[in-house]
Amino acid sequence: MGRHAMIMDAKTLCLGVLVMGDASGYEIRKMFEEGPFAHFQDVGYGSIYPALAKLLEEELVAVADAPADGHPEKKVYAATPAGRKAFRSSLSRAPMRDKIRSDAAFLMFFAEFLDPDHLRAVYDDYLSYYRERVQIMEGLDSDGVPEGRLFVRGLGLAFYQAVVTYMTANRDRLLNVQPTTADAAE
Amino acid sequence: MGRHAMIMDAKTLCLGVLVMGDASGYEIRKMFEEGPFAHFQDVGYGSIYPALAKLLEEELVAVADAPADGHPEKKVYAATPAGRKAFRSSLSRAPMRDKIRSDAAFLMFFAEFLDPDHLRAVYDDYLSYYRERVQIMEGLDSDGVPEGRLFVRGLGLAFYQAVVTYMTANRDRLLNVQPTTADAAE
DNA sequence: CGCCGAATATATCGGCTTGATATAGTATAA
DNA sequence: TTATACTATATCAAGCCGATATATTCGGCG
Repeated sequence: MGRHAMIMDAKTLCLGVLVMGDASGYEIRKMFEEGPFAHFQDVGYGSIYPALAKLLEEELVAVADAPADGHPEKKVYAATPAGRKAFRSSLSRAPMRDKIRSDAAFLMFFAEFLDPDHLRAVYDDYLSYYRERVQIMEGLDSDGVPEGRLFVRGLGLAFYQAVVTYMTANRDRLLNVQPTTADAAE
Repeated sequence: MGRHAMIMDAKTLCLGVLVMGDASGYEIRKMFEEGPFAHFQDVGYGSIYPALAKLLEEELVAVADAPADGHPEKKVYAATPAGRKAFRSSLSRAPMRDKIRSDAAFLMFFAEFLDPDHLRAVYDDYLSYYRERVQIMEGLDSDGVPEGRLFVRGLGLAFYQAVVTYMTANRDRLLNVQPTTADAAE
């Protein structure tokens, strides 16, 4: 069994999108910014364009210039049979552990060090962001969406809901902390 | 009010640890690997040692060689008053949005592309990892721990529990997907 | 009709992080 | 004694991230 972490690099993430359908670099970015991957992956243009160039070199994708309806010239990429095969084999390894980076949590960890107004502002912004996520996800349509994608979407929603529930229930616990009045040695 | 994302770089993360108490590079790493930050932040040696060197240069931290009980020579760092001030001002800005990177979710998203045995193995490993996290966190002692830290710990636990609950409830939904028998054009 | 801001679209770059690796002494236990 | 694990510092190539540059088109407003 394929032990040890598969590395989900930009190339693999782009291939994954292209296996589902042809797309341009810009459209790939949208998939990670607002699309189905937005909850658990991210790639920026700084990774996408070099990745597509490398994939092209290795003949795992092909390009076609699309003149089409207005807009600047658009390059539509498509996975080749070799690309699909490479993607499948990428998925056959064991995935890395999840990685969560929450600067807001780091900040709230040091609640006692913060100006109470700032803490409240951070808290309110954080909670309303997750509330919004929940609303958006609950409004999504499920018709014709494959089970794998629905499962992952549901997992994302469960996470967002858990954050909203916990944050709402424990608001006072956080916002009522007594700030340590500056540093003794200052 | 300090709009716009604070950048939680390695320097700030190290300073945060040192504000709570003196530590060596190795001990700082432990804080992010198994300690109180493990659920929502990560920094490796490759970031810590250069960060400490830069902080030393800027006189935000000070070093002292500790000979002590056996072991290789150990350098214990401490935050200076300027360092504490710099850390507080770092926290006064608005934090970046949370970033979640789940390669396992990406893999499960493509459930239909996977060998069912591999999918089950990934699922089982993923669930048991989170179950273990829950158990560890539920066993932690809360005596004398400041509210900010307890709040963040509880948030982490709520997240882990939500994952376990959802994964357990939706096991069949994921594992019963019909794999698309290879690619048509192969 | 002209103007502005938002969206579409590709691309690059410096700075930083990531994961792996090197080195080495000590403790533990088979 | 030998191997495994832990303590401890440090570096490096590869790759990623956020910001920025550039250019065209669409939609709305006065």
